[in-house]
Amino acid sequence: MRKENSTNTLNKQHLEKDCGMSYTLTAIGGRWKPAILWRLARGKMRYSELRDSIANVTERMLVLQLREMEKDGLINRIVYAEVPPRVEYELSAKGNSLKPILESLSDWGDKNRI
Amino acid sequence: MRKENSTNTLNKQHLEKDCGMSYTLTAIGGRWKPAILWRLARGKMRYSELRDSIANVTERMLVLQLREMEKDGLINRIVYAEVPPRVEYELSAKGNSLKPILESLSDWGDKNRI
DNA sequence: CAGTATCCCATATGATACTG
DNA sequence: CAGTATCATATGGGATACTG
Repeated sequence: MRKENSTNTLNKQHLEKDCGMSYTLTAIGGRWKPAILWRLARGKMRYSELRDSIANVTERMLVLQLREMEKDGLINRIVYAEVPPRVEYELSAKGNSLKPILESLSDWGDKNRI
Repeated sequence: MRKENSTNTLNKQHLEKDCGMSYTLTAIGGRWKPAILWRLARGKMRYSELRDSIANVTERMLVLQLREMEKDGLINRIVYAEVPPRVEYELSAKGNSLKPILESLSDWGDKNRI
């Protein structure tokens, strides 16, 4: 099934009609999204803090995944008009509503990985 | 970050050490795994029933995703020694323990998709 | 500091045909 | 019926260099 537009951002056309599971998994399931969400669930962070705390992530991928989650409304990007520039990321209200799910995903993983 | 082996089956090396979230998401996050899990959560199904109920899936992808979930211990594959052949798939105990999570993923998706 | 821009490759997925 | 095999393509992701 081909995607109808060029981005990975979510819209109705991407979804199987039978359930919202795929929607949620696409929203949080990118290569670096769990690492990002896990950190932001603990509080607001600067771009450089995210980059430095996530091992092996490239700036390219970090920005791509942040932009997708911003478009999907999971996180807020806050730009301060300062020199040098400062950008902070935080969970939005929508993102915050995911926290119990992130917890249960983490718990299940911790219990069931070999 | 390159994978150390050729399959997508889970092992310790695939995991970020900071959380089990990635483990769970890899286990259930394949292209067709949500559709499969959603159906098996409602009960045992034959291969052909899965194939016919999941729109647009190819046999190749269906089998690949089933095999991965079988390797990861989420589902059982039951082969009956009959002619014509009959194969049924069902959630394992481990797979069943995911059901509350699948539910919450689905609920969140239904509420938050546009 | 917080990003972009290119280039490149591995992997995931798809199309189609065939089979025990 | 329940798959395999083969080939082709799309996409995700990495390396590296550059910039407002």
